[in-house]
Amino acid sequence: MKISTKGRYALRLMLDIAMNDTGQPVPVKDIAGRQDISEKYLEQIISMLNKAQFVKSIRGAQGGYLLTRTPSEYTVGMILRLAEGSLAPATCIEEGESVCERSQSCVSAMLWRKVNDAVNGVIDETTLQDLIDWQKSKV
Amino acid sequence: MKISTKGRYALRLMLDIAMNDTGQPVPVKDIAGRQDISEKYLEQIISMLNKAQFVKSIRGAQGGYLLTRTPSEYTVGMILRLAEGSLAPATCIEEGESVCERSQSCVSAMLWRKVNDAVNGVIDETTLQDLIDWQKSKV
DNA sequence: AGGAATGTATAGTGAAATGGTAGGAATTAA
DNA sequence: TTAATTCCTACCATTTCACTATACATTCCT
Repeated sequence: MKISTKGRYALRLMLDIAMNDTGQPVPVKDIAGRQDISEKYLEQIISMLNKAQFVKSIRGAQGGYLLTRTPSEYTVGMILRLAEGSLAPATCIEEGESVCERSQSCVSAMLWRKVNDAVNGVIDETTLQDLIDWQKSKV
Repeated sequence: MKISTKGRYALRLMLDIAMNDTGQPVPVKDIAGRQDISEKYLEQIISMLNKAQFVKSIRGAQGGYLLTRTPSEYTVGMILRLAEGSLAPATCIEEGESVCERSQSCVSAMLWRKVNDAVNGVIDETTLQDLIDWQKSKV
């Protein structure tokens, strides 16, 4: 039931860019330094966020990345699902999946749906801006 | 974020024994047949449940397994945690783990705690008996 | 007594996912 | 032109997953 580093790093990455936004592009190197994550690995993760247009890139010297939207427009769920794929606890309740023919009457599936709803309730209601606010109220 | 077959099978197994309880021990073979799961793999899983005394075994011919308690005394959380270990979405919020020194002020950790609470809210409040009741009201 | 039906224990295995590293080409500001 | 940066692809070691296999121990039934 773990969220992998890919998802967790993607979230920290987005949060880092959001909190270090000065209008100038934020280079991966800086993020890697602050977050203590391998630069090369972060490159792969941010390239995914770039392709999904969650960030935009500025190439060349003095380049880096910027968010494409305001922090309140990203839910945590959007970011995690992009990095991790579906977060459903079992494949049988995933959209489009109907491998299990007894899915409708299956009480296990009922349980997984409840778990899924509970998780979504948190991650789809929490935005990057919320994380920023939490952070600020902590210091 | 998936729950592995080990956890899912453990749950189906317990539910199967509970629903096929006639007072006589239920053999693994029967469960494997009904649930369409490899007998050998189920053996490994049930042996874990046996060691934890969630079931008791009767050896030899006419042997099998029986629950040690009534279905309402098992929460889904107990079973899943035994099979899967911790269900926390990140290791940094697990009991006893404090690898991450900034854990207290870390907003990611705050988020993982909320997700964790949401999941626990479901699995620790649902018992085997609830699953049986759901099943019965479905047919 | 003997054999079939069961549980017990441990080791092996192929495929996939995880969590990275490495190298270098392309682009651009200074 | 050079240094800083993104972009792209390949590679790799380790772990986890989901079983399979093998051998053995125990007990019931006839």
